[in-house]
Amino acid sequence: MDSKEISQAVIKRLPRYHRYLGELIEKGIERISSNELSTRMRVTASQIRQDLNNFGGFGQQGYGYNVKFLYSEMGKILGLDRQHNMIIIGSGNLGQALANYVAFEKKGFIIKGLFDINPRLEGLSVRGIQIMMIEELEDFIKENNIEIATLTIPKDKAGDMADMLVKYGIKAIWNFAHVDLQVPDDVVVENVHLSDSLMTLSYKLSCYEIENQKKM
Amino acid sequence: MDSKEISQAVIKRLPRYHRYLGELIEKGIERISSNELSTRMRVTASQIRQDLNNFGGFGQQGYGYNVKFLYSEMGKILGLDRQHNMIIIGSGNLGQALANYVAFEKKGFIIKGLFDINPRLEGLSVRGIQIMMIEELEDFIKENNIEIATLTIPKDKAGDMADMLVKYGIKAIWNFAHVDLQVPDDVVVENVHLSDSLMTLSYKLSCYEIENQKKM
DNA sequence: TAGATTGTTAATCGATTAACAATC
DNA sequence: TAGATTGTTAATCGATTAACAATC
Repeated sequence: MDSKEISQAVIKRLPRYHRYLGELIEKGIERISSNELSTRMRVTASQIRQDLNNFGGFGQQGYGYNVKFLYSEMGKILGLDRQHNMIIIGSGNLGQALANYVAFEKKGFIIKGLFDINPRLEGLSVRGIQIMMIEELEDFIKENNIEIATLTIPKDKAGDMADMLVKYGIKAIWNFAHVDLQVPDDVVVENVHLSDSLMTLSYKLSCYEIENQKKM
Repeated sequence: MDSKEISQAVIKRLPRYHRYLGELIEKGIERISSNELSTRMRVTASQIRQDLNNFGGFGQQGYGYNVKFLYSEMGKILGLDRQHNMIIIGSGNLGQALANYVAFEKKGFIIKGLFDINPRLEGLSVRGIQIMMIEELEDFIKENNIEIATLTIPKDKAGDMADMLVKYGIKAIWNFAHVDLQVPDDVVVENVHLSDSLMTLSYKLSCYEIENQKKM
């Protein structure tokens, strides 16, 4: 479990397993084989078994996997068995939209505060979460045991803000700004580059249009 | 260019190339070698050359790549050389946040309309874009030549909505709902699963914490 | 026990990196 | 021309799939 490095490809698949297992629980399904799950998820059974066995043997020969148990184990692997305190830097439309999204809270990601540089937003609150000024950031992080900072600010300010957050002890940055952040090795970054995603969609769309032109 | 399939891994890297090239233009840099670009982007020069050569020979031996030319070619590949008409289904916080985001417009993605089922939103508008009811959807798609539909609705409604959109002729779905959509082969889907992204971050964070515990 | 299905090793496939001839 | 750097082939590396012995 600790000797071999888990590949990025596997890591990216973990939340999807967790989601499907959650849906199985909702449907009242108690056990599942890798084969049955592979049909539902449209991946190979082999891949499922390989992926899971990176973390341990959760199944039982001749039986399959106990859905609730596997769900809970996957949750532990993903760190959902404990609370993560978050802040959102940038209280514009996107920042407020994320603050309003209660599904994160259910998974243990608690949004403790919103921050902005715009003084007109000071004192306002979103779903009971106060918008504060950047000056209060350092104290707030330390006093509230904040682990994760969400960056929903313009790209030209994201680099400096990331440096500041690292200095204040933040260990994880969920980055919505359209730049690649440079942070020390012990700080993790997960990017959500919406423009990139939209361009990828556009690329795929263009491919199909070219194909269709050929057929005509 | 049309015989070999482009791998998913390459496709996902294209927007990043485009972004870096745009930044080079802003900095006034006119030519760049794969080697210099590889240093900036922290990937291998070999990968850059391989990736680009999937689409054609954009460089020149002994010279490198002309930044403006390559940027423009990458834009064409990504379909940014023409306008894409979009709608947003689900005018809650996230839908409105996306509607307010002007960077998409600059890349040719024009948000033509917002939709919702909540009658209290009817007639409201975001950045001059009207919120309409689902009943108007079919006509609107056809009359406004809509290609892309953005789904920012709850997951339990996303499947049915995707079916409806396909029926109305939508060819691309940008899916923010936390489900995997089943669509015909000629419809492309790009998922933005925010919860998955956050869980991935949480996983990476947990890994580091376990490492640090070991050192103590 | 017999049947089912895992965990795991081996084989295959694909993606990345290295090397170098082509060429500007 | 000499130097630089691409485009492209070959080598390596890693990820996925297949196969099957272990075992419930």
